[in-house]
Amino acid sequence: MSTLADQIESYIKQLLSKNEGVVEVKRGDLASTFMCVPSQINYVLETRFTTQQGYIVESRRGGGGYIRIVRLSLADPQLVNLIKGKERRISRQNGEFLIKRLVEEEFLTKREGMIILALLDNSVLEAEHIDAESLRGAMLNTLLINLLREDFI
Amino acid sequence: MSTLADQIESYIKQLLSKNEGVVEVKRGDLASTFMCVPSQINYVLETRFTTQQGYIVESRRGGGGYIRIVRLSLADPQLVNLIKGKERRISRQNGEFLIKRLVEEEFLTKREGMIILALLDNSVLEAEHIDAESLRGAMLNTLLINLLREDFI
DNA sequence: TCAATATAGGTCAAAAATGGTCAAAAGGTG
DNA sequence: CACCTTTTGACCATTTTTGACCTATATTGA
Repeated sequence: MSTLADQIESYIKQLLSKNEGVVEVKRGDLASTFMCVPSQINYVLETRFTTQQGYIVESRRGGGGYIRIVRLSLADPQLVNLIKGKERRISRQNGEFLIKRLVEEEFLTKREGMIILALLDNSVLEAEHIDAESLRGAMLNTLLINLLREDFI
Repeated sequence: MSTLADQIESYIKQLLSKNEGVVEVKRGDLASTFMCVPSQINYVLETRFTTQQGYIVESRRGGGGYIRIVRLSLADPQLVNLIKGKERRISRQNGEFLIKRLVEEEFLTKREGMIILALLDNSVLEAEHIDAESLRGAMLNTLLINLLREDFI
């Protein structure tokens, strides 16, 4: 029950785990492995390995070309800023990306992630004349500050 | 006599029983099974699987799309009553009481409680032009309903 | 050296695969 | 008949898959 894109995504994430967060592949090889067109690989990278999701993708064309995918470490204090962007505002999708990532990195349990998403994702946030993105940004900001406190259990 | 809608309803409920309260189907497949138009499925979901009736329905479009129906667990009358009794609008203090209570009753861990409070107590909620109490009430409502999901880990 | 060729990866838009919405038509019921 | 529920279908939105065409880099051989 998962699309090809999902399979490729988890394959890459598996490789990342095995290789301390850095993976270098040939687009063509990967496409062959999954018996798909090469541009499918780009689709996966564009939808699942964006900066907002905490990854850096670099590549080179020509002979000896490659695609390198780097998972930013959460220890890298830049990550949260990267995901949040310079803005204080945060879209629903980016909020979701951030929480999912924190779960993947085991900063939050799956349950905690679900709880946070339930609170943030509320369509009520979208309703009325409130600036949902600012609110979400502020809430996540407070949450992160709290989570990072030494004494936060 | 039972309408087509009734038959689809009981079919889904049967699946839910067989699958511990979670079912994922393709709308098109289900429609084929019952030889009806796909929108008939939506009709059934809208009239028989609402939150009020104890279900959550999630879906995704596009390739690999699906409809997921999750049954809420009404097994715990204490939690159910808490939800029923909850006010629509919730003050900051009452929100705090509610969360503390849920922690004491062990519906939530202490950490989960702290996370929720960090999100709810945020002074941003009190910003102008926002009906903080309604927002808090709505957020808590969504949270509590999610706590009832049978697939809530 | 340098042009030709081979070997990569990139872009973009169309097609395919799903599900959603809404209103009209059809069917029941008091 | 008046009213409510169910059934249908035309049209819309989202996500994934595919392919034709484009660009960049390395290698080769005059």
